[in-house]
Amino acid sequence: MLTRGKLATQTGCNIETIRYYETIGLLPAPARTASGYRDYSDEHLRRLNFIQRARSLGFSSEQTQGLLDLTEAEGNKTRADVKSLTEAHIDEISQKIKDLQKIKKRLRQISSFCDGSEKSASTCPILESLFDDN
Amino acid sequence: MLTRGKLATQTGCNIETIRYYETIGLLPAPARTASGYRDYSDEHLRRLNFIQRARSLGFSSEQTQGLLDLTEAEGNKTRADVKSLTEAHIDEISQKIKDLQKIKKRLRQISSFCDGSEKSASTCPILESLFDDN
DNA sequence: CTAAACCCTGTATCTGATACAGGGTAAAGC
DNA sequence: GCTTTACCCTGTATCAGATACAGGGTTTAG
Repeated sequence: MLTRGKLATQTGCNIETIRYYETIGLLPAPARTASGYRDYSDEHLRRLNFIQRARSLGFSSEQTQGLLDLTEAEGNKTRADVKSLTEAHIDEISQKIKDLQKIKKRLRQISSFCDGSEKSASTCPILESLFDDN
Repeated sequence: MLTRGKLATQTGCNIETIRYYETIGLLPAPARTASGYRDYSDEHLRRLNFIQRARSLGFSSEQTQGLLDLTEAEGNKTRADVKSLTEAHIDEISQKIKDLQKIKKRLRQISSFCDGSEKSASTCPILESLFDDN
């Protein structure tokens, strides 16, 4: 019996957010016990984990739904449709990875510059470069 | 003269959002013309670009502010402080990159499976794996 | 010198997410 | 069994982040 509370604990998701995802259709409505308690399946657990990851990576609910829809591809979509949709997502994700790597690179520079010294950080000249485009 | 509208156009940011970022302190208040128009600097432009990138990568306003603060390190922070803060951010970013790469890998599998065929996508068995953890 | 295009402020609205209130259910401790 | 505590239910309020709109001034193109 996987109740809403247990699902929340296992995924780290806020318990109210689970209900919210159900109302907006992101997480399918689970089975109910005789007394009306929600009873989730392992499928729900996996799906919610994915949703949380996607949201934390900056995908909107709608985009997340789009990614999930790839797994459910209704009969009216051809493989070619799914393929082009998928590749659009791949491009988007590649861009996110690039951006994150840029930021990471800058932060690494900051970190190594600040090595050891106890002097004020305000004298660190590399910090300014965080804004740059490459 | 870099007005709010021009800044919006150049960054792709919604014009109202710019004002919002000013009210929450994420984007510093710019200079004003005699008639009260905002006049932004290149610094604002760079900063807003960074903010947008950070937000699209799933960092909250607060986290984004934290990243920006690294560039402004007030005198009361030692280099050691900045260093540890920076490394925490690096870890977080590394995790985001890993997650994105997982999703990308799955999508690549989907894409290559769906190659060419005009059959219904619903028969694609790989899609299911999108939820898995590795 | 007028009209369109743009800026200002304040406030309302929307989405995504959480919190809370009022009431029923389950289960641990007597 | 019975009570107490922890949990679930629904509906609604709140909050953050962002966006839209209304009413009015400014700039600029014709």
